[in-house]
Amino acid sequence: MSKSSTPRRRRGSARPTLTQVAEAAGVSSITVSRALNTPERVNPETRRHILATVERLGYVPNLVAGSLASASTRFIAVIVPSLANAVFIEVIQGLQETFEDAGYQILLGNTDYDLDREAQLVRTFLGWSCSALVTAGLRHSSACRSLLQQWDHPIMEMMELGEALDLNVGLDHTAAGRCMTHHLLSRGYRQIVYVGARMAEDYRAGMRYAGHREVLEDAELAAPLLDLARLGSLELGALALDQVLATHPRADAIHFANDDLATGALLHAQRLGIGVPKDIAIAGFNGLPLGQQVTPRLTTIRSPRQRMGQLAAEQLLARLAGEPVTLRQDVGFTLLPGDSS
Amino acid sequence: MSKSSTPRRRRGSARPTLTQVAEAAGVSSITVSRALNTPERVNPETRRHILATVERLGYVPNLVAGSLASASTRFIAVIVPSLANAVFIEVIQGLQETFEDAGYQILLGNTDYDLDREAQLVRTFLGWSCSALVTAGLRHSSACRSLLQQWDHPIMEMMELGEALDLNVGLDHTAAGRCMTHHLLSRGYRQIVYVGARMAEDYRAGMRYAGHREVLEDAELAAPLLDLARLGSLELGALALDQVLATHPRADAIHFANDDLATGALLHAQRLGIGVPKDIAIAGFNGLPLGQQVTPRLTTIRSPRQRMGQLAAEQLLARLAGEPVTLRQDVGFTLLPGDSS
DNA sequence: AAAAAGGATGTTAGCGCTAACATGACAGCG
DNA sequence: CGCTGTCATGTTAGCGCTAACATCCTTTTT
Repeated sequence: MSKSSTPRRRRGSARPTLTQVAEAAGVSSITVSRALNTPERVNPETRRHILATVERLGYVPNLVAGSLASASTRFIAVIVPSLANAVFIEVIQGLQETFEDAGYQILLGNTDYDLDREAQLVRTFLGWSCSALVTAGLRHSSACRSLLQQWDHPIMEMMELGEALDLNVGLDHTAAGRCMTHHLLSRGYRQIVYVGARMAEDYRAGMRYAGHREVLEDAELAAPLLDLARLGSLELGALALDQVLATHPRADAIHFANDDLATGALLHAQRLGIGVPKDIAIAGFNGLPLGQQVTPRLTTIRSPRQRMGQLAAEQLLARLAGEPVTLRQDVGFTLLPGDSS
Repeated sequence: MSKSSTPRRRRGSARPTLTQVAEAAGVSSITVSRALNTPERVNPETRRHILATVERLGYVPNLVAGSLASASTRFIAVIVPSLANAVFIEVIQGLQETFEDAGYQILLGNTDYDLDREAQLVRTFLGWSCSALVTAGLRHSSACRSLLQQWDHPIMEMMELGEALDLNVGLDHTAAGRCMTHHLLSRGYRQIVYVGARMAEDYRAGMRYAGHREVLEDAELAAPLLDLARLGSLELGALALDQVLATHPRADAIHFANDDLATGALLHAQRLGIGVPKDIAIAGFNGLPLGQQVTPRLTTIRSPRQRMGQLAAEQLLARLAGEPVTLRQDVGFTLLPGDSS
């Protein structure tokens, strides 16, 4: 009949809690909390004693509990469309370095170029009360967009420039496309095929194509397009070269959507004994180290990827610190004329 | 004099809570919780009504609170030494795919080959009550080791095989080193230089060197070593070739610690007009696509990286589901004899 | 010497959710 | 017709921590 003999216990983990540390140290729990989080607000002697007790008990703070109480997780959500692309890896590296030094933890999400998946990831990340969110690109599903609009934390949209929700760091892909095609025209090429991969999803490649086409139309030239159904890679670049040779025998240049494809084609041309740029010129985009090591050196456009990640992180940290920030930042690009064009 | 007129409010965020959804739907909060987490335990009609209310209010569950209450986060901590190396990226991809499908979120940590940083990351990740932890390698600082030993969740140590704390998926790097050097000997090379990068930290490259040296010592040959001070890359491989040619003019083969270095050297040889393998043979390790696209095709050893990540994730999921698992799993490796040796 | 200011520590009340137990309604059954 | 079982829902009590306010004591100021 006893009601309260066993007062309903939860399965507490074996790990010591703040309160236990406080008891062992003979202080109140808030003092332990302060000793760990704002040490300057605790008497040095008390602090030493508390830290020794923490050490002795092997106390590891429960960050979940702390986050709930303080309504803040030092998480930064980072959403990218792919991990298979070196570009995003370098951006992540730039973000990670800067954020880790500032004591933030990155939550990585991969959409695989699917906007619904992005919305799903955003939901999850909002649920974790992230301090800020970084995402690649300005295009989102409407569900995703409305979630983000209601959110009251900094948002950074990266890679491209335009109408952003909040902060924006990137470059002008249409201009990059124009730039490369101007270059190819100046070298005398006239039959230029543009080759992309999954361009409906990798729409930034599509923007570069738009710039490319614009320039060719101004010159009253055709702008044939080959859009491959798989994700860009070296192997796919080789395949693309075969396909272009078969379908556009008179092509004198190929403008690839990225360096992976371009380098794949270049190496394949080497295997086939096709002269680059004598028989056909090849150009890429990104400025990956690989393209600069092959012979002939790849003509490409360098995008400051790691810098973009760093800058994004710095802007967000400034915003989180309440400092004023530039909303839109153009990181630009550089034409790297190689020997493949 | 009124004490309770303003009963001490916390800054609640504007977002609706479970309780508010429950009130709006006219049920208790636990019913809303169940409708979202274990829908089959709620009457279909009630559930529909609750989900509509959730939608209407734009409710996003606070996962931090849920995790505190349930003492579980569905986080998987993943610790790698570097993001600059394609190998770890592929492993992460393998992990991510499998875990994301199972509803887990990856917490990524980068040690930059620093064991103290690893220990620090482990502390943080334990603080987040991760469901499991994955780390690259079997070597840890003693602080890290003791933290992990006390931890009562699954731990996966990847990449190499040996005395593990818990689960272990990887391959035998010493054997891989032996395998490649056997191959080079069988092709007739006798003056083989081994080239690694930061081998004190990338000690798995050191293990491959150990296997390499073992084989050469059995054949009563010298095993000269060049250990570069920077992280492996294509550029560094080119530099390494120069250095080997200068310091070991009689070398007839170079056994590189990885494909990046090897391919960099191979492409550089091409620029210098040095014949591969006529003047000098080149071998790598990893089996990256790049090495298979260059001419001559790179002789290398393929490690099943993505598979390793997948397998690690599968083993951990099985363990988390309480199923029995194999503690140590050898994923093996395959010699890919190319035309560079 | 009283008032004001500041430093160190404590008390209290949650943060938003879920585990564990409790309740009530109804079906099946000998 | 009471017993047991099952389903749907509710009540209660935290999870482990920190924000906000309170207290006490020491210094500084005038």
